[in-house]
Amino acid sequence: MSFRIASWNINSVRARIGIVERLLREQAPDVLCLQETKCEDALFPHASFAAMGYPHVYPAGQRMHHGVAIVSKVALTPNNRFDWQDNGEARHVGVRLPNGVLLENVYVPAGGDIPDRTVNPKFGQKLDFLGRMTRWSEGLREPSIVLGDFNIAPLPEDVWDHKALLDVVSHTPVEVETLAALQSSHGWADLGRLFVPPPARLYTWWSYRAADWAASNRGRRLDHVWCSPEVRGSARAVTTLVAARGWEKPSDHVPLIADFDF
DNA sequence: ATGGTGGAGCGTCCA
Repeated sequence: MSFRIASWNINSVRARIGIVERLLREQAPDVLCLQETKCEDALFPHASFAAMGYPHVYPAGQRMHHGVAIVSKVALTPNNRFDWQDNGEARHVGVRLPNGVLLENVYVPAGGDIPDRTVNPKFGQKLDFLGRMTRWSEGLREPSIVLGDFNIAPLPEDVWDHKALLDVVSHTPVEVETLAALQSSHGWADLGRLFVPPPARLYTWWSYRAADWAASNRGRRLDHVWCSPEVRGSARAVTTLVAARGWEKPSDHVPLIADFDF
């Protein structure tokens, strides 16, 4: 058996329902985890997903900003909605898969522009979010997958220019250290890098502000799929669907697709 | 040099 889980920061699920349908048609994941849905739950386009064979929707949205959702071919068990931001923002939804594995869909805050919590509270919130995730992770006792937009590119090979981005939020040493503490708190396996180890470059995001994203290729690996030690042996492949950055009216993130043998 | 783009929804905020 093969179980396919996709993760995608969609930057408005309503504005981009067309390319969501394209992903479902072409990649046929069993489960799709979305971030930045940008709509409250009552406005989530359930009918579009049902028509594509995904009638099971577990949204955690809010008006205008942020928002996550899990959609699925088969029924899942709602499990939790953590507020790791501690301010009510919709940035997490968790379910239990049919095989019992927990799936946690996370949208880590971007953190603003200035990497200093004394002048930019959003940067502190980002680090504190990861701190709360770490305390959750330390107490976790069940096989789990945690994935989504982590808004941090941890490795030098996860950005187009390591030195140029050391002071840029998403690649600063304190963010990388904080993410490493989260990863080591439960022995999380970084599946993206399990299948595409350094020194290969690997990106999941390209800014809208480039004249030609493909030509300049100034990408960052902000999206991640991690699994707990019990699940690692079931992982078969992880794909970053780079071509989706060139689809019509694209998201600035591309889908991550993980295949498991369960 | 402090840009550049995009979505939500009508001010700017968020990314």
